[in-house]
Amino acid sequence: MRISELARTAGLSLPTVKYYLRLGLLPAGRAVSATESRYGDQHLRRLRLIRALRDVVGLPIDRVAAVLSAIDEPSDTAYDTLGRAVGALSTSSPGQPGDEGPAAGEFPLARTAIDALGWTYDPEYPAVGQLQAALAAAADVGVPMEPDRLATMGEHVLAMAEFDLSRMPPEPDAAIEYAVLGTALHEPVLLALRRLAHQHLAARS
Amino acid sequence: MRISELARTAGLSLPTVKYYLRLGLLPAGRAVSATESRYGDQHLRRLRLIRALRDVVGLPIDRVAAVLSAIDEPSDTAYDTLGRAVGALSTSSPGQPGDEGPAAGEFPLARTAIDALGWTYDPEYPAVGQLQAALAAAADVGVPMEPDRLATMGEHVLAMAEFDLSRMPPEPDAAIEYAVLGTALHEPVLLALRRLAHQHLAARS
DNA sequence: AGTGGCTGGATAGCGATACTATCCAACATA
DNA sequence: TATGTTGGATAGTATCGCTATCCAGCCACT
Repeated sequence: MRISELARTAGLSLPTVKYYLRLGLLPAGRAVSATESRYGDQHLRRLRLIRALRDVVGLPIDRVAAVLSAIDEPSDTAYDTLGRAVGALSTSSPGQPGDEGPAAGEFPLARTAIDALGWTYDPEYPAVGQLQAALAAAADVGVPMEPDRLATMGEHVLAMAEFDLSRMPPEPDAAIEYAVLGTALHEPVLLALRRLAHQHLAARS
Repeated sequence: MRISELARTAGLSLPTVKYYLRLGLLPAGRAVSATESRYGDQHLRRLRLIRALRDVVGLPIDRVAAVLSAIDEPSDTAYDTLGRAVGALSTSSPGQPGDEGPAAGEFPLARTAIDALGWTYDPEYPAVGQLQAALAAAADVGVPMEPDRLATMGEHVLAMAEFDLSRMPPEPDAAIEYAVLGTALHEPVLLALRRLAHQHLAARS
């Protein structure tokens, strides 16, 4: 498959595919001469992944690149790889001018919430910062997360997470990719379902 | 409160506040002379809301404007207002060149999923399109939503939605705002909790 | 009455993001 | 040999979300 066919099949313009190649999001094809390379199914899948992360999950290109490189080059430990990859998904950390915050203990709302749920509090994890920001914003604007609402949400989220974990493939490499893609691509599903559930309940009342 | 104090209190630059005024996101202050207006708490709250919708929920400015105007100018029926406001939150519908799709029956995956859950299928509702896109993307990329995963998610999401509904204020006006803000601002909380739950479970295994 | 600073209003510019367009010489294919 | 595509490079474009500048009016203070 030549590059123009790849682009056409993926529904992208040829310059766009070249752009992704240039950025390293898409690995180069198998060079067949100085002016021709061949691309395969893996490239097509890669393009679909890129577009899904961009269009459906809403990640900016550089975040997509970080996710892909985390998947491609596993770290020493699986835990570390996963942290790196999921960290790259963080949607809300442009960060203050300073640095990415090793300013631990700066997440009082998140800490309180996590303690109330009896979960593990680790300020290094980006989701803690996200939780803090989300809780603060909700409270600021007049729709705070009351303890019982938080408890309800926590209970159901934990149940869903247990399901996810039970489905994780046993092989470490596959598990990483599964975890990252599942984290990212099931989020829009979850949000859409929540809105539909609201709609469903509102309509029948 | 003058505009410069408003900007300082809200943590925004003065040109930014002027920009929001210009776009109509922030209502004009009470004019006190040709060159001075006064702003109150409502303006401060509005600015916080704008920033929360932008920074935490991640909406582009024009979507923020649509949400605010839906809240500000209720339609004839509350149902309609709510639909308009929540529709404005849709994160993934730049739409094809054609039009916004009255192409009903175009959401097979969503339809199957909603039928399996026994919920109400209404293709007019934007969340249906989102669900379709999300399911298609997940399947495309190799992490499909299997029926039992969908059933699990649906069950828990429905339980959370029931809690939300039980907490809705009785007065119609307040209910609209509550519903819109709750929909928007609790989403980031939900996502952060999901990631934390994964983290919590992964850490203890 | 004079001076400095802030105001509403308008317009222009800027930096980042995500492409898109153009050009080129080296080939491939017919 | 004619036509077309390729990899590679560079420059241009559109949009977004501000940001900067300018202006004349006006207020508060001296």
